[in-house]
Amino acid sequence: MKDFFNQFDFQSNLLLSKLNSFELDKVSSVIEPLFIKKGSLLFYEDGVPTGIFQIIKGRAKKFKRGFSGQEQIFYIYTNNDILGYHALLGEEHYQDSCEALDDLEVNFISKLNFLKLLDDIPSLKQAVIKNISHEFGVLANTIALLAQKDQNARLAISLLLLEYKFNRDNKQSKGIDLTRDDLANVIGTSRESLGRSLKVFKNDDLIEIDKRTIYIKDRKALLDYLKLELTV
Amino acid sequence: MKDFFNQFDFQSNLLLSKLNSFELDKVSSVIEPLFIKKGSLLFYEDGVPTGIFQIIKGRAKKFKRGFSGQEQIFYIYTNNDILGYHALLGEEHYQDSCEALDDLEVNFISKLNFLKLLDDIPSLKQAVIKNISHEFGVLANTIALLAQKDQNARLAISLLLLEYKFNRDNKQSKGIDLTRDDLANVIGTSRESLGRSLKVFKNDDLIEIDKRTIYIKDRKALLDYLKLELTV
DNA sequence: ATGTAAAAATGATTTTCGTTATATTTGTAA
DNA sequence: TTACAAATATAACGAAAATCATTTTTACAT
Repeated sequence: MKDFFNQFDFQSNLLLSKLNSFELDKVSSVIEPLFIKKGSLLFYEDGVPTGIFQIIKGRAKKFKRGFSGQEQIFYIYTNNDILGYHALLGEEHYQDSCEALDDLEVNFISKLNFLKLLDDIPSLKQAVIKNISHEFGVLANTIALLAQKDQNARLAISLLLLEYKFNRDNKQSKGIDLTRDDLANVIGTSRESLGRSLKVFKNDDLIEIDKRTIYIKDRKALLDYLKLELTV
Repeated sequence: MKDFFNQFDFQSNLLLSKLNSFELDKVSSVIEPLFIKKGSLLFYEDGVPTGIFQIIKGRAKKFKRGFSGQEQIFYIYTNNDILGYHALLGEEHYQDSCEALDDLEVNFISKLNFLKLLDDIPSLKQAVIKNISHEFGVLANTIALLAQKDQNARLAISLLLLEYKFNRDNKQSKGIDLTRDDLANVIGTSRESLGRSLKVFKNDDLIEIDKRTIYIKDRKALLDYLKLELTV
């Protein structure tokens, strides 16, 4: 099950986990704590990279504007995730935008400091490159999910995945609290159609909805939503 | 227009283009020419990386097996494209599979030799990392395309894109020659539905089909298929 | 050239999904 | 608390796409 989740998880929260205490000190010394208001952008498409972020508390959505200007969310970052290193390593402009879904508490490391860290700590540089490679696979899996599965299956997986990510630190799940627009843009459907799928899940007693927060009641059944289409 | 294509093009054919002749000699010295039969795999998911390939002649599809085991093609490589470096840099197993669509003529560089090249030619290493970052953006665009556009629009873009890639070297287009299965797996639909969309395009005189090869007759109209949905 | 298997095209039917319209609930400020 | 705007839910309809069944075309070996 965890393996399954990892296919859709950037796992950038683990990037620093293999550093020794000496190396961690080096990292700590260049960290600038920052607060970012809900709704504001950490970075935006075509912008010039400024540095990287580690989210201490809160969530952020990564998205690209598609053809009709509609936003396509292709990842949601949560506590401890690190982001923004692609553009730095690639010496490119940002390929996508990132917006705070909550008031964020982040650790920022400026471009200059981060590039120095990479030079000073080869194992970190290697870990970052390795992670980009892993993230590439995650996007490929996402493409397969969107291209091959119907709306209900996409929603089922996404709910499982989001709950997993949103509640890593918590003993007990606090549910999935996203606007319907955001959730629709994750699974690639319209707000109204999303509503219909949610209703089906609710009637089948797979989920429970309080205000807009979604609580999963039957993990197994949601997973079956996926497998049903395997066997039939 | 070219800018538009580049959003969906890995551009790995340009990786060596900025090297000087001295550096190119270094690369040439470790190249092993290879022939790969149509239908056989250059590499496969979870396999151990052996080296990188530059396609001299022919095409290859990169895909992942989705949930029902169905293959999802997320890229098609053509002449001059370089592939296989993600897994080497990341020191990971392959994230995806790659299969020859034609009898291939390739230049192979073994893992060891390639890693040495990267050490010897820092600008090459930088170019490769930069390209991976670019490819990341291409996949994000692909996700937006699949999630937001209907079948006809996806087919229209894909046809334009494939023709562009398949005929880079040719003065005159030789059309798009793919099995219907492969084409359906590119745009994320069923063989039958793909057939129906092709028929619509044919009736509207946007394309011409001879045997299974598709020739584009009206580029502008295909592109409009995309824009129509922008303005309406 | 001929037979055969694979690939492609076509048609009919059902399911899924987008769209439009309207009602209800929720959050927030007065 | 009330009033209002924003977000969400619901229903009904039509369009798009999946699936199943069948025919036609193409590729290939003999």
